[in-house]
Amino acid sequence: MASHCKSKSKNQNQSSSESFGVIEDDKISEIRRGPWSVEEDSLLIHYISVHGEGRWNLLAIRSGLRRTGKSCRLRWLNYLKPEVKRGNLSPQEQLLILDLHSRWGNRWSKIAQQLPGRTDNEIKNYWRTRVQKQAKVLNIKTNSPEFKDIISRFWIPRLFNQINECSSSSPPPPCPTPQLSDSDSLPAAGDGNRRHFDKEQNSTSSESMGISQVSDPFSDVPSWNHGGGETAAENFEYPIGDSGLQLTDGIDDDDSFGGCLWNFDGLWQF
DNA sequence: AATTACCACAACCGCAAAATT
DNA sequence: AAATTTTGCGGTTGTGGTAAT
Repeated sequence: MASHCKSKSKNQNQSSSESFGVIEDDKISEIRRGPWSVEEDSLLIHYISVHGEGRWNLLAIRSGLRRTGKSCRLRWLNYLKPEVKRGNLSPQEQLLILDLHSRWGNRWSKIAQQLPGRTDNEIKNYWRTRVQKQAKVLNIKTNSPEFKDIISRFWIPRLFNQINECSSSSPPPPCPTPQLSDSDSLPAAGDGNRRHFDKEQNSTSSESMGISQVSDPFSDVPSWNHGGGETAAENFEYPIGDSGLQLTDGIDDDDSFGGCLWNFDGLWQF
């Protein structure tokens, strides 16, 4: 399981360098930080298999792990938990992220709830490394109307094409559809759940791009579905039909964003 | 072959809400 | 009801891998 961590091979079993957390032998009881070792993973998995999740601080103490409860919780939820999917995000999942982010902003955990097996951390990383990177290249803000327009004009159709190519070659198995309840609409402004939420939402978009004159800005965007739908796409199907996306089902569009910012209708015309 | 720059992602941090005492 | 502890969230950072030079 831990071997999935592509970048941890050097650190995973290190005992001599221990550049994180444990400093010296006589301070062996200090809190460890940094990458988790295989032994730590095993310890955590075993403890949870016996005692279950929760009471993370207690878990941290009783399990023998020299980690904080927070660290244990994060390791379990983002990596060790059996339901956690690994691998690249499928086009369907990317579409869903793009759409849900347009509705909910940086509410990663909320978005993650709609992508079974995906964690808020993973989605957040996707947004930062992929989406925000493109915005940076284009020198516009991700929350600007210009960028959203570019997404809907270029990026989303591209994902649709990928989905179509995959489904034409091998039809996807039946999968759950994201269930969005009435309570999924954004809470009223000032709701405590939206703590840092508005940081990125004040779109100024002082930079104006001539959208109509823009050539495909994502021509250099790689296909991130390296697995060809062999990972998440197998278990998750974005609701697609002749009528286009159906994500609005059950969603109260009367949220603080004024509803979905991207008009998915007519995407097939592209 | 060595060095540098960039990328992706795991993990940490601070803060606030929720739960418990 | 107040204080304390636990949990959860979003932002940020650190690190290893890899492509480019």
